[in-house]
Amino acid sequence: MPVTDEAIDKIKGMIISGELAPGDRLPKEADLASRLGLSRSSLREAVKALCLIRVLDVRQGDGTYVTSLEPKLLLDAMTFVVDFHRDDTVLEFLAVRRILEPAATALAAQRMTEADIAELATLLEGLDESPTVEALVANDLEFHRRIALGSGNSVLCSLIDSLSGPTTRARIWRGLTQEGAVAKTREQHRAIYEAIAAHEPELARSWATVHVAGVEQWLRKTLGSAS
Amino acid sequence: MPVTDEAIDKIKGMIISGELAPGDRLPKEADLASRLGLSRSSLREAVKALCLIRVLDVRQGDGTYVTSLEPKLLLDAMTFVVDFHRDDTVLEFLAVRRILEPAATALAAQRMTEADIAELATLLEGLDESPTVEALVANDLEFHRRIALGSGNSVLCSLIDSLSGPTTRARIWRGLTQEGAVAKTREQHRAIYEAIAAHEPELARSWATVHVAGVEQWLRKTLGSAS
DNA sequence: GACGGGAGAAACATCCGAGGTCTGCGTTGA
DNA sequence: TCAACGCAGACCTCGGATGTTTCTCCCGTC
Repeated sequence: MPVTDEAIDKIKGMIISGELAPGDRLPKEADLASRLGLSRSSLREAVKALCLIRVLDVRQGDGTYVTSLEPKLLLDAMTFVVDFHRDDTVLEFLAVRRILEPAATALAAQRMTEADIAELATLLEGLDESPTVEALVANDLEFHRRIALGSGNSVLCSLIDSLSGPTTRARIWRGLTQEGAVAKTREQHRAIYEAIAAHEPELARSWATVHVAGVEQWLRKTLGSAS
Repeated sequence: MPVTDEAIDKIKGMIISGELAPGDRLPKEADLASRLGLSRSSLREAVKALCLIRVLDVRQGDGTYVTSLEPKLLLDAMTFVVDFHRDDTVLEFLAVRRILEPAATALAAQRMTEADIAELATLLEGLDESPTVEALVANDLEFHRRIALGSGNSVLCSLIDSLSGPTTRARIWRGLTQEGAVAKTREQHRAIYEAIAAHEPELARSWATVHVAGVEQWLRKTLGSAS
């Protein structure tokens, strides 16, 4: 095994064992390198890799720190991974989202506070008459993120967030805009909101299922005709 | 932005744009470095990071290649991420698994072939009278993996597989400390199997829910009394 | 005494070049 | 025909030199 991979494992071990806690600063490059028995160059490769998955955070001129290691942070790195998938696997991701999102929405209908729900309403009404595609995407992302947050499970929230990469979502909205399906989608958002506001988990779950299934169906059709 | 991060983005872009397809070989380090306008050292850091998340695969003495980019491969990297989570977030992961696993089991009941089901039966009967804890855990993992595979969705399968990471330890504890839990778990496995064999999605879903919920409940109690 | 600027130290960022090791493949000899 | 040899190509590892950023402490001014 290359020394760099060994270093990755050792640093991982130091964190898992508790020797390095979230927020702690690592020894400086030179010291850690000699301690792990490799050169600074090789150590830097290990550190860089752990940075990409948000386990470490290097600040030039300061030092290298262990991140908070919160699920949100680590799962965010998954967005990077999802970006690599092409259209043929997007449907599989969407199918998973179709499982998770209704469950999260039902939980949100049980757990969201009145304040949360009010914010959700503000969000829904925060779009102009004829919004740009960018605004639609941003609003859509935020709407679903708030609901996922409302489930009270940060792992679930991050997962849902990552599963539909921003790129995919943008493409979908562009397509919906062209077909004039924007109004229908916004109606579904409103229906989901109202079910949550009424604290009706099963209704909320159903609307969420309908919503995601609609997107899935549309995407399947589009991909089918394209190929 | 550091040049290394730029390099990561550029390589990612080359892959997403299709300039580099799965299985393709990258230009050699020196060439790629000069093309991206940085030193070999910095480029190596970028490559190492992309290796960790299984996007690139370097073979010493040969070259650097783009992996197959299959969902399974990329999501496997998530296991690495999940390893960093402590017990306090295990319950959140388990809650997500409680959403995914029943859905996967229901799908499996619809889609698994007779051959798949026969293999599942073999697996169930493949344990001795008094198996070791290691054998139990391995058998359990494989049982659930087969079912997840049977859902026909590789993303779903990999996700469930990764989520089991942090709960693995919990399973071991359970087997060690609760003698009666072994028989109960095996009964539930058999019930899940029979529902799948009978192609009854809803029954399979319910048994899977019961199964995961049981683990969740037990873990919640244990963590509660430990703290 | 409080505030602000500047010097210096600490730490990471980047680059370079040299030597080592492994793999694939063509060559050679039996 | 086939197996062993050897070479070239590509990655692995190292150590040092130099640039950049950040933080801290000291000092002069108000």
